[in-house]
Amino acid sequence: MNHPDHSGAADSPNLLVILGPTASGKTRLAVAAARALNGEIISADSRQVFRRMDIGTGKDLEEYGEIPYHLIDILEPGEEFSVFDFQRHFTEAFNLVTSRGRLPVLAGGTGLYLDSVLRGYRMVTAPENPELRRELEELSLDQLRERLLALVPEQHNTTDLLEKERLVRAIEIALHQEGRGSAEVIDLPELRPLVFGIRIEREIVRRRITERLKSRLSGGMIDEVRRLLADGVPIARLESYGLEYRFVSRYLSGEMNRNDMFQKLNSAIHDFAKRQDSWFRKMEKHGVEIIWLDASADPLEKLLKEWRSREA
RNA sequence: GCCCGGGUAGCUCAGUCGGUAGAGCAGAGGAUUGAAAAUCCUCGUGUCGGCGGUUCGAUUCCGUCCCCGGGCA
Repeated sequence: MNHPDHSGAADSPNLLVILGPTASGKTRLAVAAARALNGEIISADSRQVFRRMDIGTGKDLEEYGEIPYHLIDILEPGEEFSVFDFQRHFTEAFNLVTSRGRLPVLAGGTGLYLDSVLRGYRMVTAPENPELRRELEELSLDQLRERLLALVPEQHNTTDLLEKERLVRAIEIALHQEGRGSAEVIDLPELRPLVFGIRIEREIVRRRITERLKSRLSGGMIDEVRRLLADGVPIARLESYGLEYRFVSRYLSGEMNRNDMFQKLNSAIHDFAKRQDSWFRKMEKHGVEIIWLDASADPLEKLLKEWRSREA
């Protein structure tokens, strides 16, 4: 087999992206595509970065076989990770894979992460500033809001204004950005992405989510959460990982019974799938071209055909 | 067969002392730039079981029929 070298070629794509809602078969498709195109997978999933969070995040590591993957199992549960870290890690992985003459395959369902790379968010490094934090500690929510809005008049992150911790961090970043030039912006590689989205009927996703949840619950997911708690991951942290980790830990703490946990978690995942679709539509509205593949009609075949037609 | 309950939104039910109705859940859409599977916002017309009657007006009162519970024979 004669594998093409993906590092060069002036205008053929240098990044294959596969996105889709949860339970749409992203991993399977990404692995098959990577195998066919001499690729390595870079995950865009905000929770699969954590070790020992396997069942709840649906890592399915056994599906990868010999295909190398990146950005999975890189942190301990409870460690900090954000879009900023994602961009950095993505850039590193992209450069590494490319330098090996292989094709980076970005696959995942975290809309913010995908968007940050595909639309090139400019993110500045901003270390913690203990002095500033001490000062801000004294202020009320309203005062913090006022302070942030003065720094960033067209507040981009509308979800940052409700919590003290987020407000403080946002002010820290804004001040830091003000102080320095653009020298510390993450240097995203030059991307020529070809983006595929898996399209699947909502009702079918819902059914698949429910089935999958049942088998995860009986397949050790509850023990997985129990172990994380026993390892000292704070319950507030599990709460922030959402869905499986949130609802199962509430169940374990006696806050809800098993049936409520199942029902509520199930619909929360259904809702999540919907929000993922919102992200993808938004990306399209903002100019990201997505080629949609019908999940039930051999998506790999169409993907490869499209890919090869654009290779120089 | 008789006696009691019920029959209202996809589901569970509330309500209208007669002026055509509203919650929860489910569902849909949106926002989203340092925790993002997080966080936040918006969206409720349905022969009120069928048919008659009373009434200016019935989902509401009356009659009758049908269906679902439960009880008695």
